[in-house]
Amino acid sequence: MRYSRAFIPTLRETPSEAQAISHQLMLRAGLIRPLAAGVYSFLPLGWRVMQKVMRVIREEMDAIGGQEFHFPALNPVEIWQQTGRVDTMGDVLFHIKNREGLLLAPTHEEVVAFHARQHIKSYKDLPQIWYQIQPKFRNEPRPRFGVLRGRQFTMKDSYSLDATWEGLDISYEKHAHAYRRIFQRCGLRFFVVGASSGAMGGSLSQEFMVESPAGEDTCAVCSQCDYAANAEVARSAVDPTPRMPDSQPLERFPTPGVRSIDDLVHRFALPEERCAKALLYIADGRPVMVLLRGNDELNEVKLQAVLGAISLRPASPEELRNYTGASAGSIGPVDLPTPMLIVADERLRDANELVSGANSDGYHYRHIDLQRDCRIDLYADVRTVQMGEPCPECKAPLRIVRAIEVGHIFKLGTKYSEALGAMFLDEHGRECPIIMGSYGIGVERIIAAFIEQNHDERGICWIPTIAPFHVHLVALALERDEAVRQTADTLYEQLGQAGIEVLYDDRNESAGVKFNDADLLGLPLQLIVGPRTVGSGLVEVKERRSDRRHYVAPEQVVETVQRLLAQLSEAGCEIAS
RNA sequence: CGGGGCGUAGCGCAGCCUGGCAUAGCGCGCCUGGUUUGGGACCAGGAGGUCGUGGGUUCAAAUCCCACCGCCCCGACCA
Repeated sequence: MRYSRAFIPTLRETPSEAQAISHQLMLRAGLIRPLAAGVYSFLPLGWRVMQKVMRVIREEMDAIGGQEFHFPALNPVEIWQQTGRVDTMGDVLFHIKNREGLLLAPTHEEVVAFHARQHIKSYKDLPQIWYQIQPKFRNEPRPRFGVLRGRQFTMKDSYSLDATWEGLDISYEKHAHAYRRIFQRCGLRFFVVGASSGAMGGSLSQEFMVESPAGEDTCAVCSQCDYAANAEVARSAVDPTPRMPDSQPLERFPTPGVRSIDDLVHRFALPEERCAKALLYIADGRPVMVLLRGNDELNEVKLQAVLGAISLRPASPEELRNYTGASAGSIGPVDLPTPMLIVADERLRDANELVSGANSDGYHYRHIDLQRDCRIDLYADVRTVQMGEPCPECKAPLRIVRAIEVGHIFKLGTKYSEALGAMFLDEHGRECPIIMGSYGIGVERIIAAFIEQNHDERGICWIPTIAPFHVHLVALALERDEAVRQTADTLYEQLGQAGIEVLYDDRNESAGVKFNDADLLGLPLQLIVGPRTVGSGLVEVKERRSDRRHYVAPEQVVETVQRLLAQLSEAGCEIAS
């Protein structure tokens, strides 16, 4: 491609709306342009990257026996009602206004189950892996960070259909393997975490995460072993609260003005680990008290999972007063005026000699014994893991990092097949629901995550696998130096014939402009042809990432470029693994 | 949805507080001509704007007021 004919609108300045580095660079390098909030056009350069990434995905999906489909984005509302997701997904679903009964699909479990119901009749038809790469529509309340969270985005979604749970395990493992290869080949440094299945339902799910400050997920990652988990499910080996040999008699004492555990600790010289913080939540309309140690933080996702609640929110100040008779800071598990479920964090299991609110403003109890003085309905891990806490596997300190979710794999089970009646006959002639898994990759997120991890102050640093072109041919002063023009034209021709994708900067621009654009676009190799080098019978090959430069005769360029691209491709895999 | 901010040329911004000085400026980019050319050149000339939209106040509105729309940020939410 000749740059002079190409539509590559680079920006010298960073657009003010862009916060994340990847967003800034995708705009500046002319990969994308915004069209509306959370909606982006891919320009030719960006679309080339998309296609390269999709090619990798197709190759790996095909390698595990996946068959590519193309499902419509327009879906009948009916099938979504049958699985209940019109309600559970709520506002996230885009509904069509001027045509009753259609919506824009945010994912395709329903459609897959629908077609499976039509044609999968026997265990002999199974297993199947169906996939597609297609736009998805989600009415995100707040799109963010460019293509990292958009209202329309491209997803590779695949669905496994199996006759047995063992079969599901195999399909799931195949996907885990394919995903590892995909992200590796795309040059991502990633880790895999156990995750919450959320409203998708199902038994097991794992997320493929790329560590980045632009990430919207928080993960606990072990600094030594390979333990990693989404904060929604992460554990740590923190000390439990030891039970004292004797429980002193329960004692109510005045604590005027105390609003927090810190107040208690400082004004009454109490050890933090003996303070029990009580929180009041409303789960599906009913009050639940949560007891945590000291300044431990509640993890609402964990609590919701433990309770199996559809909705969960903190109680309002009025509710707090109505249910406990006190305001925040003075509530506790002892002497609750309203009977309610009490959930205590595992860390407080059977503890005694605790201090907690007395459900009366300005008063607390001390010497609380959870076995003697109140009824704990449930002990569960509901706390948020903090930076530096010991790993549950190896006790090394955990790091808490932000991460971008680039892939998510779910063992769904029979939720969707049962709802839509996708049944088959097993070898005993029994009718059984198809066992499903679903597996997603955010294609744009791969690109954004890659840029987050592979850039410097000058621009992007692509690897050959997903670079929009392989080589940036920079010809300097070609308008007035015929030797340069001829050398560059010839090299462009030869490289093209060798199957190497070249972006040929044949513009009549100054050297500085060309170099800066080349570094911004970040193609893996730059081939610099200028009067200086051509005069001495050489051309310069520059590796973008390392800035390493090689000077070779024009006849050796094709071979040199091929060798360096191969090296860089391998290096890309090493970076990733 | 709650809180905050912004909307002036393709991009980045100033002007608004305290209305008139105004034919709405500046830098970058763009067009023409010339000089330049190994890290974002220089000179000269030029094009480009319903100041987000609608309403109101006023002799007079980019500027003050109201409503709406759009965008960004923090939070809530996020299969």
